[in-house]
Amino acid sequence: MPELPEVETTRRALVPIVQGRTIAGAKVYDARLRWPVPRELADRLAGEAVLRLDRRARYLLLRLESGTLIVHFGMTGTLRALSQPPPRGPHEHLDLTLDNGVVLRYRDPRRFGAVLWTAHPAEHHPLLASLGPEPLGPDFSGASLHSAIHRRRIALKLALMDNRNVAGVGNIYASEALFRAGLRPARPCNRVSLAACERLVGAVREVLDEAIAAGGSTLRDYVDGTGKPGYFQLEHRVYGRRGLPCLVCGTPLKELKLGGRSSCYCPRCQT
DNA sequence: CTTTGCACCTGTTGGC
DNA sequence: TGCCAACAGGTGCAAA
Repeated sequence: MPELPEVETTRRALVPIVQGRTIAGAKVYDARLRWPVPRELADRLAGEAVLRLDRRARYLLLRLESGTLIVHFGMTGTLRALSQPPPRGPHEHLDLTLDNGVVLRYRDPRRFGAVLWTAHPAEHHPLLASLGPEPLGPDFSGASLHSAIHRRRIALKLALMDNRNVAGVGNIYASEALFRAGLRPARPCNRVSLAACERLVGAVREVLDEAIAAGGSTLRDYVDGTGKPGYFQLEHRVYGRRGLPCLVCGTPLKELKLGGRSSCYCPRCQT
């Protein structure tokens, strides 16, 4: 499901539900995610008050009194709040029950996601420690991006999707931002000017803001914390549109593979 | 250090 | 219509 807008949409939907609540219990039905879900998780969480629900890159951070529950959705994960929880369905691996009976249910068919526990500063966890700036935060700028990539030879799109350069931009939004900035996905980083980086940073921010406002992109199974789908897939200009006419100039969109991921672009608008 | 490609896993799709 | 290789929102890691 998730790039940054989908995780953020989930977070916003869940904040009013978990805020001020205490975790009554946890039940792990299948610990086989990307890394095994800690066996002692249920004991750890019971009785813990939820202090905050944050997001860093594509990680959801449930801040509790004695530590942080780190949740990642991989490709197909969702976390939904259920006030009348039905019997567990396929691929539903974990339940967190709040003190008012609401159940947060984690579902992940492909099991690329993760649910991990860490004692206090979650930012020091190995998975979070080397993340680059938040794309919607003040540390991401044309200058920061340019200095991070300008000596590299890899394709610009791969650099955009590298969480060390900017955190949380995946295949959809990298493709969309490159189109809006008029830059080809395969352009070598060392041929991207500071001015182009500034345009690209603006495009990344714009497309992420619009996607969050639209509730994220629902391609197959993404829903937010209350079960609602997103609608930003209707606004995609290049992602998944191979062969279709460019919405700006009408030229058929091309596709290439970068790092094993499909990348659609307009051969006329993007240079 | 940089870059490339694989691995993890299940469900869906496109092309024959 | 049916089958199956290819592909799908991510990312850590090994190898070159």
